[in-house]
Amino acid sequence: MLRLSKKADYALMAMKHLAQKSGTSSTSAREIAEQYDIPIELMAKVLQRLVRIGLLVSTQGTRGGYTLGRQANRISVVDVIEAIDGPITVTACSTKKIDCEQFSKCSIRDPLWQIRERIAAALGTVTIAEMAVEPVPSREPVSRAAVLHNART
Amino acid sequence: MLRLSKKADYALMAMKHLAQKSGTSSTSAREIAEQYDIPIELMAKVLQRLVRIGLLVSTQGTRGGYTLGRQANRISVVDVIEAIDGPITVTACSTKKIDCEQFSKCSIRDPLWQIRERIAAALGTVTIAEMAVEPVPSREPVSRAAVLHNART
DNA sequence: GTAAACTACGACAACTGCAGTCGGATTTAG
DNA sequence: CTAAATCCGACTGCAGTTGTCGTAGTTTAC
Repeated sequence: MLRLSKKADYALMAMKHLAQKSGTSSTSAREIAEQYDIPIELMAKVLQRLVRIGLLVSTQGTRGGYTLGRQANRISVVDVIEAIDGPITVTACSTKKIDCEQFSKCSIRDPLWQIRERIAAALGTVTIAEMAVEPVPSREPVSRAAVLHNART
Repeated sequence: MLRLSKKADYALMAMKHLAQKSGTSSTSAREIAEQYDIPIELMAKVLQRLVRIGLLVSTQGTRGGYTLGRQANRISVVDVIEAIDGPITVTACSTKKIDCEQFSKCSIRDPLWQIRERIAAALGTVTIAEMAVEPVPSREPVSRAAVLHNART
């Protein structure tokens, strides 16, 4: 396990997409959703949550859409994940130090808490900007990257 | 999210417990289960899986039970988690490099793969032995630790 | 040699949370 | 005013996890 939800996946895709389009006018939920085969209304819901947290800025109305709320290099992966899925918790009972009183016998809270910190730190050091950089096709032959190019101009 | 399953929790508790009791004769599933309020049969199932992987050794019969399969400092947290929940996968489609062909549009596989590696590395550096060390009450006042002491003699 | 205590295993029921859908309200450009 | 967007909450269906049960096999104690 240790898997993140699809919504979080979608959120990361959208953030990366918007990061690569920064500078352009805002992008609609529909446009992003269609490009990645995501149900439009689900994509919209995800984006709205990102707005509420402040990671995105929305403009309503006909030509509306979404834009990054701050610079891509100031948004970390953990920001996005926690915006969607809530704070990262390795165990069921951990958000607060005073978790399940019943499980005072738990005995592994402290070690797991440390682990949580390490994971959060790992996620915190990766920014959306880094994700948005096209991976220089150093190892892979160019073929795959070329196919994926969606330069629609 | 990014939460690990309860079975994995139980497994870690059991491993820690056994690590602290290493040297003693084997410990039964019932004994561990009762101490942590875990359903006995579920605990047994978890322990059996750990045996199959080789992290534990079992002895059958009346005075039977479980013992660590190797030294506690040679068992990492990631070993235990993967024994129970299978390989750590941050995304739904990631185990193989060739994941969902349909999602060739995914665009975040590579970044997430790197993140997965980091998480796995973080979990790999923590051993059961480290978890089993009683946390020296350096910061916390002794009170809490004292309460939790279950020296039943 | 029989009963008790334990591991071993698989199949099944119950529950929980996520994924996705629907309906409706609000805003804005043309 | 209409079309195209964002916004928001509530609802359903599905899937995976949790937990239970029954049964078989093994070792020890008496």
